[in-house]
Amino acid sequence: MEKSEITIKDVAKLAGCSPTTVSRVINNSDHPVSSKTKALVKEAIKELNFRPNRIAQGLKSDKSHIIGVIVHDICDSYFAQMVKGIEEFISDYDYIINIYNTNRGIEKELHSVNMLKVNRADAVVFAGSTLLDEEYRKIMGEYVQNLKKQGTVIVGVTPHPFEIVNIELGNELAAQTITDYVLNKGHRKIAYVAGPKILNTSQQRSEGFKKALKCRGIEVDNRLIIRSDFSFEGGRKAALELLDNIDEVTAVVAANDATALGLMWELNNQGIKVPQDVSVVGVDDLPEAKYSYPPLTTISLPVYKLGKQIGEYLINKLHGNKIVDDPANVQISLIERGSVRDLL
Amino acid sequence: MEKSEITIKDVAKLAGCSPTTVSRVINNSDHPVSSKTKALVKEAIKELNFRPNRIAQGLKSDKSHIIGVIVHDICDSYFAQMVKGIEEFISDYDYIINIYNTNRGIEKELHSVNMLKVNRADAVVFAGSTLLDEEYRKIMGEYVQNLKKQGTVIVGVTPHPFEIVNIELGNELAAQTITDYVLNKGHRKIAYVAGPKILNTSQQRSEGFKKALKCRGIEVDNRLIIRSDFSFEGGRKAALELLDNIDEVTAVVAANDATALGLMWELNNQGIKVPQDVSVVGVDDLPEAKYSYPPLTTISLPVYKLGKQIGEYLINKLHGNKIVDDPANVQISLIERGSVRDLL
DNA sequence: ATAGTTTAAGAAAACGTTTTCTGGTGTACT
DNA sequence: AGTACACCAGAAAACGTTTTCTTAAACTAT
Repeated sequence: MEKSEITIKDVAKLAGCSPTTVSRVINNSDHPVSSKTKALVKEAIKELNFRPNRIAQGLKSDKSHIIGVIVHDICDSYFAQMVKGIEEFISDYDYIINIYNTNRGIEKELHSVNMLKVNRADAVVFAGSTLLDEEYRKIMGEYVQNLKKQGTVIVGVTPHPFEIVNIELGNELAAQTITDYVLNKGHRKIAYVAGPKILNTSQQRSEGFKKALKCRGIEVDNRLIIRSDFSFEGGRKAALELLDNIDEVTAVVAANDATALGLMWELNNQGIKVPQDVSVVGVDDLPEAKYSYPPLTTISLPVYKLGKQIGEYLINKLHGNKIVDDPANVQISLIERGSVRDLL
Repeated sequence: MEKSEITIKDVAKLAGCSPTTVSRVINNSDHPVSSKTKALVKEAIKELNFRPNRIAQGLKSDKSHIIGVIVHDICDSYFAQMVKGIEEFISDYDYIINIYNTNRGIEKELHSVNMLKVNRADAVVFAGSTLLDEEYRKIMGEYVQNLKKQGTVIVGVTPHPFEIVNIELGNELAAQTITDYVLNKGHRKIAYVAGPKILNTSQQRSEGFKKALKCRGIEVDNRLIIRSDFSFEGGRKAALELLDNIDEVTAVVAANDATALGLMWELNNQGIKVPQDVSVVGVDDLPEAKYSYPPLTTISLPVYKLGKQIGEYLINKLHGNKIVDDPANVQISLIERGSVRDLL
């Protein structure tokens, strides 16, 4: 009883025709099939509740209908939203999502790409990828070339050293914009809590912060730049480190919302009022951001929408549509809430 | 140049042996291969950087190495953590995770199961599933039977009407435990903010709340039960609804943390202090829960760990290990923070 | 009526593996 | 010397599809 799957042959037998014909009906190929047999076949398919075996189909076509998505951490709502967006779009076209949670581990990233190759993924999205390690770059670059040669469609969300279609999420612009906003409110002594050094995203945001200051001719005070790790806990620790210089600082720009939230929590815990004593902003617009005390002023990177766009792009490419625009860069927007004091 | 993938034949040619032998080396089959040829083959594999085509392998073995996970919303950290746990475990065994985001939509759930069948998933995890709809149950039941017949390993996290291995997450117990805790602090007039009617989880938690009261001989006051939807926004609305009766209530049990967080936010917004004026508790122990004001007292359902357990169970089953325990029910624990006032 | 075209259908090869079957060589035991 | 058996290796079939190639019948146009 183990092996009793219904195949195209069973359908053929029931419909009184050849497997060839059944296949033609299934894929409504341009090879003509009389409407009578077509009806018979459809009847038989329904009768037997037959579904073609994707694996067998894949072997012939060398297509798996798998779209791989590599993320740092699926629990991070940034990635979760993106994955959701992609999944919702591509599932309408009967593709399936295969996610890899790397925890920013280089080992795991390499393993993921390997798996994607072995499983003949039709497309791969590098939603989050650790790029600044030299050796990693080299190996990964080869792997990616390999995938490309195989015909895999590839998209990256943050800039990559390898040549793939890339979506600029506007990380630098985001940080610059939020910093500019703080400057516009009259703040001049501004601290910055950076993300981990190894991430590209992190570097870009740091750049954005510095750029904003430089545009105003304000020089960057390295004492006020704290290295952190994009996490809530990291934000708390950063707040403690900041305590020494807190009197001279009127605002803190955090590299992301998680950090900003941790920062605010600890400041509050230390009896320092936000925004009365010090203003705090972040970048990301996490779902939690609007529920903090005070609600966090931040930058929205609409990643869910971006996910949908990526999905659309992939489907177009995979269906062989010739005229396909690269996915548009997503528009960021400032979300003004209550964590910044107006000094003017 | 399109089709230039390296196959087992290329390896055979380079190693000077037959594809058969190469296959035997790859799968280190029990059929003996001389150590000399074995070495040659391994050499050739490395040389050509060959990886066997999973699709072709799958066709023979009728195994896809795909583990499907059906979730309501991947952005919900409950599901994200579970998926993460599963992924981390199974990826060590070269299985891949295929997620379906249903948004609690029946259509999408059915579609997901169909896709899982078509793609010959080796295992399916019903992490979240909409169960209380009659018609749905019937159709889904058939689909599930179908999958089982196909040899798919199936696990469900909340109770299902179909016969599958099931993990009891202790929803009822969780709600009962947290309610009991509140009672132990001397509270007697306790409101409850329930989840959506259609979800099993929701029903179970409501049961737990009522049970706790009944055990003390306290009768349930239906005016103090508010139907909500498991969301932060829902919690806010519930707070507003509660405003009329707020004076007679000393504590509110929310069916989940998201609701509790929303509740606290709005109460705070209305000038009602937690826990001084009213105590609030939730269930889930979301990452955010420890960062709210005040930090939320809640019940931890260790879903990440559960994910790992599920992964382990699946791997055991898929590897054909005979003596496999059903995945153990996960132990809940009370997380005591600062959102409950001690009335004694 | 004949050649050409359209319509329809199936047989067989192919996709890249694994597995079964067959066979050949050497070693050990009567 | 002959039989048994372990060891090693390859040819060929199989998995469930799609695609190419072939054939046949039925029209159409001369």
